[in-house]
Amino acid sequence: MPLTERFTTLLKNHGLKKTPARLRVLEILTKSSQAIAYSEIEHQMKAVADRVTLYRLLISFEEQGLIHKTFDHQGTAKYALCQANCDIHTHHDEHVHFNCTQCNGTFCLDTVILPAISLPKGYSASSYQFAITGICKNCRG
Amino acid sequence: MPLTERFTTLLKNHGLKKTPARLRVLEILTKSSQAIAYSEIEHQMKAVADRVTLYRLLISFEEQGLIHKTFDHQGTAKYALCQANCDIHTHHDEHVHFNCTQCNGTFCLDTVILPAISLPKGYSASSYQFAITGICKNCRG
DNA sequence: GTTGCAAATGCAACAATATTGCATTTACGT
DNA sequence: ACGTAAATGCAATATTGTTGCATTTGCAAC
Ligand SMILES: [Mn+2]
Ligand SMILES: [Mn+2]
Ligand SMILES: [Zn+2]
Ligand SMILES: [Zn+2]
Repeated sequence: MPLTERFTTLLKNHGLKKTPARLRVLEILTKSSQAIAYSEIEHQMKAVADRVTLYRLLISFEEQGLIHKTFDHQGTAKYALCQANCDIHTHHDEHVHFNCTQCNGTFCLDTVILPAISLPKGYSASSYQFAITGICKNCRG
Repeated sequence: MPLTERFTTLLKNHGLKKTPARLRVLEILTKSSQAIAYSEIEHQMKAVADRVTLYRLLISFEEQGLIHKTFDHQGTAKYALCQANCDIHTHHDEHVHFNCTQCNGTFCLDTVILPAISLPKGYSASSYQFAITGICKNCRG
């Protein structure tokens, strides 16, 4: 299935209107092998949309389960497409994120298995975020 | 040992000069049961120091291993005293952080045991950040 | 206790990130 | 083709964090 067609159904399935800005963001995120920062997305947008539109679009995408957001070791927000079938109610893509201190890249590690954690009494968990900081495979000599 | 005296040795041991702003920050962090945000520290400082001084002071403290920094579920930086004997070279206090979605509190959970994680080939880890999001013990009905 | 100097601070300016209100435009079901 | 809710653009504002530089201060050596 061609990309544009996939994006069209994706947007429709999540109750979002098809607009040039949204298609462009989906394209950018699809072609990226990493989670990417707002500034990088804006850069690649090449003025397809206003900054505010981009922010609001990312919020919608996250709310509707098209993308997820993670903060890297420096606190920078990074966005990536959801792999699983996430929707407005639940994100199903809890996975490890790897942050490289050399290239500042953020990778979604879907293959790593998250071990169970037992919390102290009184706390109730709704989601987990596991991040690992180090050197990524691209940056190794 | 009285607080001020403890702070004095703490600063000296880490090669930092004793100043009113630094003593105040140590006091604020000592008295807090949670990791707290820059804005909260600034608020409690009551104009003991300039904003820039506070930022620079926090950077020094972190570099020298007096405090550690974590990002909550909203990406807000939160600071807390190091429990272990951390220094300029290594932080020894890798523990789970709990972020409450109701009060926005961030708790250092020193008792929770971090399970081992095996990474895919090519990645090498230097540190881990495990955060749990949910409802804290104070916010439960 | 005086001195010297690196460290720490204050102030101004700047940069990045993010949000809000409101008028205008657009997508899309009918 | 039309009507309307959703999406966008623009201006203004807020928060967070950084940088350069002049001044002050802590503290070790004398
Ligand atoms: Mn991810
Ligand atoms: Mn902590
Ligand atoms: Zn890398
Ligand atoms: Zn709470």
